Amino acid sequence: MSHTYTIRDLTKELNVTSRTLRHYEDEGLLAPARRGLARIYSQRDRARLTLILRGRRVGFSLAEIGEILDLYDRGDGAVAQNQHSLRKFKERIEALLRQKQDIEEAIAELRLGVARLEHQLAESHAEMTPRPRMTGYSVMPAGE
Amino acid sequence: MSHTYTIRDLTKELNVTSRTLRHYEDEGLLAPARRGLARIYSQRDRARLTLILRGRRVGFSLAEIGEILDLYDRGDGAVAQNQHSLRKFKERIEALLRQKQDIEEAIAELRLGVARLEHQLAESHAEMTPRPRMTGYSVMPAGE
DNA sequence: GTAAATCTTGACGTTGACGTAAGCGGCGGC
DNA sequence: GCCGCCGCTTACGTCAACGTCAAGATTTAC
Repeated sequence: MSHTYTIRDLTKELNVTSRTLRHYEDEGLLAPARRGLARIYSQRDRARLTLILRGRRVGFSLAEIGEILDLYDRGDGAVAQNQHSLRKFKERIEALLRQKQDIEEAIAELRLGVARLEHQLAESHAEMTPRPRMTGYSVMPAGE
Repeated sequence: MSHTYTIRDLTKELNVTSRTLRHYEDEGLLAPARRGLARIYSQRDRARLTLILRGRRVGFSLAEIGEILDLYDRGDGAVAQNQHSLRKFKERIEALLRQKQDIEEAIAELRLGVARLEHQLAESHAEMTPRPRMTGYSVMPAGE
């Protein structure tokens, strides 16, 4: 059974360049089989790749992603080693929760900008009624 | 009134280097006043800086952050210009929502890793009872 | 009033994550 | 049998976001 993929399959499906895949291989994040020289990616390789790409999207460096992948791979180490891994995992989770908080705040801030702009557009649309303009509608603490 | 800050004040409070602040100035993201040669940061500068740093934490490039700051600054442009800004804002929000989704998925994935490790640790702690080991507990689709 | 600390402006260096170009190997189609 | 397309390796290039001197101006401490 066990479906495999060529390098081109993955680049098309996951929207990355072949150079990127080779780079991940150079960095030890992937290790596809070979048929002659050509790379053959397994289901597992593909799964790792999706993890890598998501890791990248959430801001991890390739080195950090490599560490995390190692943590998954090596669940059979000594107890001390696993406790270390556990701590690492939890640190990562904490960092991501903080980052999620940052994102929520950034979204709130941007929505303020949207509200402000929509307000101004509505106002300039009612151009027939020159009432006092609502200006100085700034998100910044009133400067200086 | 209007409190101001020296460059050192801000570096200490926000945990960045002075080089970073000068770099942001070079890139047009900040424009502090001067007293002689020394930079004097206003409340507004500080507010912009916190926005920059949060933008950075959520993965925006300095160029993108610059654009966003411009969007805030220039709410007084022509209607067409503002509609463009509005679209930009909304695009940013969409991107952040996707990113938040990514983060939530990454957190879920990492928690799987944690659960797996805790399971193994509990098992290895019960070392007096050599029952069949729960192995092959992988997050990856069973490879090859 | 002088030394030490802090500020300034260049300007080159570094790191991470690839891009890109050069040159060779294999193979399916006609 | 050769053309064009992938794929491979090697290796230098690039871009963003600062780091890191160097060399001088100025402010602060005593």
